[in-house]
Amino acid sequence: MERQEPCRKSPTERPVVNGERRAQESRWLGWPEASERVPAPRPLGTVPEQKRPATSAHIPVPRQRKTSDKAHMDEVMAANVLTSLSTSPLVLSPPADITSLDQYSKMWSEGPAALSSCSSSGNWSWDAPSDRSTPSTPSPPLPGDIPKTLLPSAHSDDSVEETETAHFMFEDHPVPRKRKNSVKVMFKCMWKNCEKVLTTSSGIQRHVRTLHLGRNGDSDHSDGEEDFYYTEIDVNVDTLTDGLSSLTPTSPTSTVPPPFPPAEAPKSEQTAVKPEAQLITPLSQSAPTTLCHIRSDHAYQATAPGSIPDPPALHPTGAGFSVSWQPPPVLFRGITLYPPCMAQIRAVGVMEKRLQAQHPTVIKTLTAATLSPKPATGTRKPRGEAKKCRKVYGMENRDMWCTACRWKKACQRFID
DNA sequence: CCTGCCGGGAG
DNA sequence: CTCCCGGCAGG
Ligand SMILES: [Zn+2]
Repeated sequence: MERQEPCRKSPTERPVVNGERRAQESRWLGWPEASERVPAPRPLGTVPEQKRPATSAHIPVPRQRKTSDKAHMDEVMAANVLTSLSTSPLVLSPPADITSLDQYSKMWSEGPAALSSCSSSGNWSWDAPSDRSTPSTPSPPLPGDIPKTLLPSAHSDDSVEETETAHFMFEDHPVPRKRKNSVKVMFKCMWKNCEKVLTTSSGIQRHVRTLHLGRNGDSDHSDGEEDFYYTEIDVNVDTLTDGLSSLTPTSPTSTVPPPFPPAEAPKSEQTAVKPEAQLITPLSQSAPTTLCHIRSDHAYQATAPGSIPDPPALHPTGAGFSVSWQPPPVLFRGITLYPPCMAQIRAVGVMEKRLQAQHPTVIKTLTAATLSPKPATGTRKPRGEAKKCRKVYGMENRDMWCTACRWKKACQRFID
């Protein structure tokens, strides 16, 4: 936990930097040109475990354990994966292709955050201090069978059934399957305003495929994308009450997976994330969404926002999944936020600035009312309030600071 | 202690 | 220019 060490003494020498690791990062921040940064291999006396992510090399692609026997299978799967990825506008772990959000390169680590922020599937439950062992993982959901690879124990083989195994990933879906004699498994379409409920997965798949995805019906070939638009529900034969309950696993907010235009517009992924029927809070909703398109801070900063924390790389101890990182909460505008919310923080910051540019008064008042009731306190240097990048992101995320902050100049992101 | 950042300096 | 840091003022 201690990275601050007084082991820097030679200005001309290789700046050992106060133990702050900082090294190869910056790349993931999507720096346009400054690609030659990446100082030499710093001695680095302290590498507090979870420091830098190993960066780069991490592809946002399903980590397939490769324990399978048939290499061929893998190929097929891979192909399948790629296909569905490129086809599907799902923001879930986009194939490192984004333009302005290059920082997505590190998706794997910020996966959950990214998911909750940019994809409108709002699974904000992640921010909650709650510690439920969420399956959250940037790994892109895949058509039917893939899950087998991802599933913890993976039932050796259930290919006998239809592909509805797909729901693996969603919170708690043990895939009941008529165990209770009074419960019947149904499949409900989750498309925006569609409430279709069918009894078979194939049925619902066809429904989704034809009515929502605009694909040609007949071909029983499902590319798996449908799986994201329907869910299983246990219909209690006696009371037939729930349905909804099973749709809203954890958060009372959003339920719909990924809303977006049908088959069309394959490219403008998050560029087209329309607010639509999201029930998320104004902040969480607007922030990340906007964040996705907003460009740069300004002045010093030339980097595009859109990335989030990036806590520590793979925890040395943790398994392969990035579920655990529980960085220290940050204080923003007097509110305690938990890491995944950094997107919000940043977004808010950016937005504030934009606002300030257009409606100085508005934000002025807003800010004033919120945190700085009195601008002048008698002394010369008002000592700007409002936490700056350093405080907000913390030393370990120094690369997320605005450039000014990194240079120990007046922060350009969180102005007072 | 810690934070924000001015002023100065290196490449 | 870009990038960094000493060091100081204000908490
Ligand atoms: Zn800043």
